[in-house]
Amino acid sequence: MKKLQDSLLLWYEKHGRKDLIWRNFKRDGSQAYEVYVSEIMLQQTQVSRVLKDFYLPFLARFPNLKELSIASESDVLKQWQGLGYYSRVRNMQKTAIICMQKHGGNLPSSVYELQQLPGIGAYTAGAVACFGFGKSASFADSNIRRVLCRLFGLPHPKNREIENLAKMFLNTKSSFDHNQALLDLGALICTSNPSCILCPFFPTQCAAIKTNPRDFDQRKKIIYKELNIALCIVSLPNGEIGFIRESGKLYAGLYNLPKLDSLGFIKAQYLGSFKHSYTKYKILANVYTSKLDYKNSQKLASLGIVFFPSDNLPPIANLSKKALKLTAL
DNA sequence: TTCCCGGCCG
DNA sequence: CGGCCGGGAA
Repeated sequence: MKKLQDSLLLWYEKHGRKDLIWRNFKRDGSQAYEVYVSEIMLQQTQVSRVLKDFYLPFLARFPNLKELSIASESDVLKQWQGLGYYSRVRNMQKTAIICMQKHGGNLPSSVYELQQLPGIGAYTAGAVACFGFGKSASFADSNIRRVLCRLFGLPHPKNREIENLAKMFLNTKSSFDHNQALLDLGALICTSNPSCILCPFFPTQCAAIKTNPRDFDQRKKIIYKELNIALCIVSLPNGEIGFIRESGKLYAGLYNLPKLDSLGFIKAQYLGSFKHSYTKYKILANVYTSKLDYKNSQKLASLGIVFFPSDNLPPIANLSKKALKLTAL
């Protein structure tokens, strides 16, 4: 076990992504918020994308829990616009409010208390405790899970088994580097199509290499469904554009262009089409435009359409952003 | 162009 | 266990 841990740390020392911003904060809890923000963003999003447009701008606008807790929902969603899974940031604001009320304006440091907060599950609670507070916690996201499955030779483990494995394998003397190393190994080398030659456990220490690493911890296959939709860009004489606020779970709180068939029989002109996708849906979106007079706009307002000037738009889902881009071409 | 990737919640 | 998002790799 000790030998495996040492191999891992040695590899991380040479090849780990040690320059990532959130790996170089203080580990005494004083920058736990910055770590927390990174972990939430990284939950379903690639490192490169988080870094490119979102992480630092979000911290600049909401530098601490207090600022996040008092912001308007619209400001919060705008800062997250385009990143997807918008309930993540709505939960972050709920968490910020709870922390202001119950934890003296700070994130709690224990895994248990962290996990009570909205949007924080087993993985994120462990990661924030370890990476933000320097605690010796073990946890597993799907990268770590894949690494452990292969290393210890468990083809189809239950969550409980993986958690026990992570705990047993944890290097309590270097938990920060140990966990970051596992994350990097899973993201860079031990991928679904692994580069075993480059792995610190190759060729003798990894159980899976004796058979076939691809047989371990296979993802469930997603059945995609195709969906055709028709969006309509309705504009007023003054140039304002009509949107509808989403109230369901999909795009909750964001605005989208209205669907053409929700507008009744209005005159609309075909503009173009594009492809988009979310969850299991592959969407072909046809886009129409319609210029309204003020009388017609009253009717649309009664259907829940809200008009915004193009220089002061609400938070808009990428689906509708793509449609609006067609007008610029 | 198609396929793949991911943590939390109800 | 199915729903949630979008980009980028293949």
